[in-house]
Amino acid sequence: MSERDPKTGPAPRAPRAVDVAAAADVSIATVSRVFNNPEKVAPAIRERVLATAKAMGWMPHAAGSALARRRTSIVGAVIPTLDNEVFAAQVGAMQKAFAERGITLLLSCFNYDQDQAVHDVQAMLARGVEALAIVGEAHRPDLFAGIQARHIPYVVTYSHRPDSPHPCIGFDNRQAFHSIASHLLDLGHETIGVIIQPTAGNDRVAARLDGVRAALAERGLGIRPQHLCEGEWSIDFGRQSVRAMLATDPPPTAVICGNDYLALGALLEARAMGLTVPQGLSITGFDDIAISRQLDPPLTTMHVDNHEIGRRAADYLLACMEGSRPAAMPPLVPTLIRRGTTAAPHT
Amino acid sequence: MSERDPKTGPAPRAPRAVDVAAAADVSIATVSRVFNNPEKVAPAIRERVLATAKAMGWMPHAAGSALARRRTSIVGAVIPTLDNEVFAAQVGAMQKAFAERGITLLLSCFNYDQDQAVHDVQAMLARGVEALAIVGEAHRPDLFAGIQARHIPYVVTYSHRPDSPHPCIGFDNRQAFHSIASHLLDLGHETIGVIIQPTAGNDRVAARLDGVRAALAERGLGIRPQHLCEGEWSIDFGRQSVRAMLATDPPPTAVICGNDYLALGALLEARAMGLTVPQGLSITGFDDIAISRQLDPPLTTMHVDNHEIGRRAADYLLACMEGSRPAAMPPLVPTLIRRGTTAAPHT
DNA sequence: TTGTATGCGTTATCAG
DNA sequence: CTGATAACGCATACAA
Repeated sequence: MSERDPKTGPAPRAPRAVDVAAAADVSIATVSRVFNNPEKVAPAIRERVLATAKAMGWMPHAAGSALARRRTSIVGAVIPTLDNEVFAAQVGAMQKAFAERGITLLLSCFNYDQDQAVHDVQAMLARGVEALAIVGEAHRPDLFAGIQARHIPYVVTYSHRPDSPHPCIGFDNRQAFHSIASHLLDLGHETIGVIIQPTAGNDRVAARLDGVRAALAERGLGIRPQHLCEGEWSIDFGRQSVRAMLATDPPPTAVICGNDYLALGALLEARAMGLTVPQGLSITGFDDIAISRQLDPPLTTMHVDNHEIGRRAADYLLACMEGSRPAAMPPLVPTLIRRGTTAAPHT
Repeated sequence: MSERDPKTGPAPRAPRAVDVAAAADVSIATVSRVFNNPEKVAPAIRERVLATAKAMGWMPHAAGSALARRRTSIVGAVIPTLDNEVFAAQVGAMQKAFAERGITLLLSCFNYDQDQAVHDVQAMLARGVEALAIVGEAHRPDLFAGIQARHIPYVVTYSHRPDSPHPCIGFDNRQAFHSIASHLLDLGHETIGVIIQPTAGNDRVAARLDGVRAALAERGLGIRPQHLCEGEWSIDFGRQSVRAMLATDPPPTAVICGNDYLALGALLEARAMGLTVPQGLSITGFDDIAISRQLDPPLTTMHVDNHEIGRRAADYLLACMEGSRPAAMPPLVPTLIRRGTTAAPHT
């Protein structure tokens, strides 16, 4: 038989506006109006169209709609990875804020690879994104050039250098780590170690290290090379770094970590080595992830509201999309949470 | 002046294929071919078109392309939340797998709200997604009905009931928790508590609880009502639940937790109350998140490869999209990681 | 190998 | 308030 079984037959063409129009005995224009300018169509007809559309399972197809409307209602988010809860939270908040306004979020993870980031942005532009949120500003210049050429609003998140050429929403990483270092210096520490994520191609991390260096320099101090460990952000790297540092002479009396995972590793290893924290070693983190307050002792760290960053980024872009030219947003200010892992050095 | 400043003028219309065609002195069809069937156009012309396209910053616009091609190259992922690293990892892996084949991922978080999930899926269908990955199968029937009506391939993740009507990629939650409970029973525990996420509208969690009940029933045991705490998955809920349970008489000698966060809270609180783990109380988790192995003592839990789930889901959908009808995939099998928080009950 | 012409599904303009 | 019709940007069958 050349005829297909009507039950399992080929996917019947999806219904189109014409089909609904025919079934409801109106013109295609009216169908469109019912979904876009309901108030412009007589209530009786409106209900009829709505009913038949529902019965046929029809909704305006986004591709056709985008073409005619010349708006895609899509925005893109470009982040390093979802494996870091910091970025996951930001994306989650953005997705929510956008969804409430009927706009859809396209996601892309460039995995800390600058070429990948450029590629991702290109793909998003081809998709017709109306706005773009991008983590960090350490990207290839053609990435931003491509965006600007299209006159699309964008925002850089997690960076907030005072003199950045980009609209950005985040905090001043340098300032934040300057604060952390100052906290330790105020407690009397003079030999301070740093365990930090890779700085290459990561402006945020580079700024953090710079902030520490600046704070130390102000008091005539510096980071000894053997007290600076740079590597992947993982609990294990935190552990091995602290072990290496404590084997030096003199060992640091405090360790500043680039994030809470590293600090967690440092704390666990220090205790495993028989040190008491904070008496034997002070430790600081950054991000204030969920477990940090539950540790023993609870971790001194800085709290960042990642959902807030996502919300603000979304609001900023939404405003731009509606034509307004929102003023530069003030930086968020991470707050230092002094908990149990910092104290004056044991002398 | 009515003329605009050429520098800051209105966004110049984005270039279209016709513009490139004119500039390269070829037809619009050739431009299209250069990007879709490069081998069908003479090398010299191909290069010329490519060059002018690049110079003009032109790429085929996805909306027009989708309309003509009748393919959007978009798939959707519908998850409860990105705040759970389990789902974040899954999405990250999916996004990567899809991006490698040039298809774009649309993300939506329904936040454990069934109505929201239905709404999200509708929106994705309107966007013309060619496939859909959905976490869990405890959804309103019209959610699946809507998908099936469009003959779109889909897959349910994190569930794997043997008799599910849906294609699914995940593990058997019931079986997994049956294993955990059996592990404790084998150690000699008879009074076992359970701290678990809300079961309402969450088939995966309900299956977990069911698995525990079944294992206990096989040995003529049951869960005492006062030893069952159901609530949000958080470290704090784990803490307060364990505290409440240990105040009962007789107290449980072991606690099964619905995930590692709950177990982490249970462990911290038990120790804070002066109990030694596992001698005074055995504790199990689920997921094997990063910190679990670092705890003191390290947590006995079950390991699930969330990236693998994402990859498999993507591969399955990709295969469907290419027309093949892949065989049902075997369930993943979470492995029990026996670490330091389980032992025979102290008698 | 290249060009012409048509269709994809919707919205918006403009008459009626 | 409603209907006819021209975009919208691209891909492809078909003709050259």
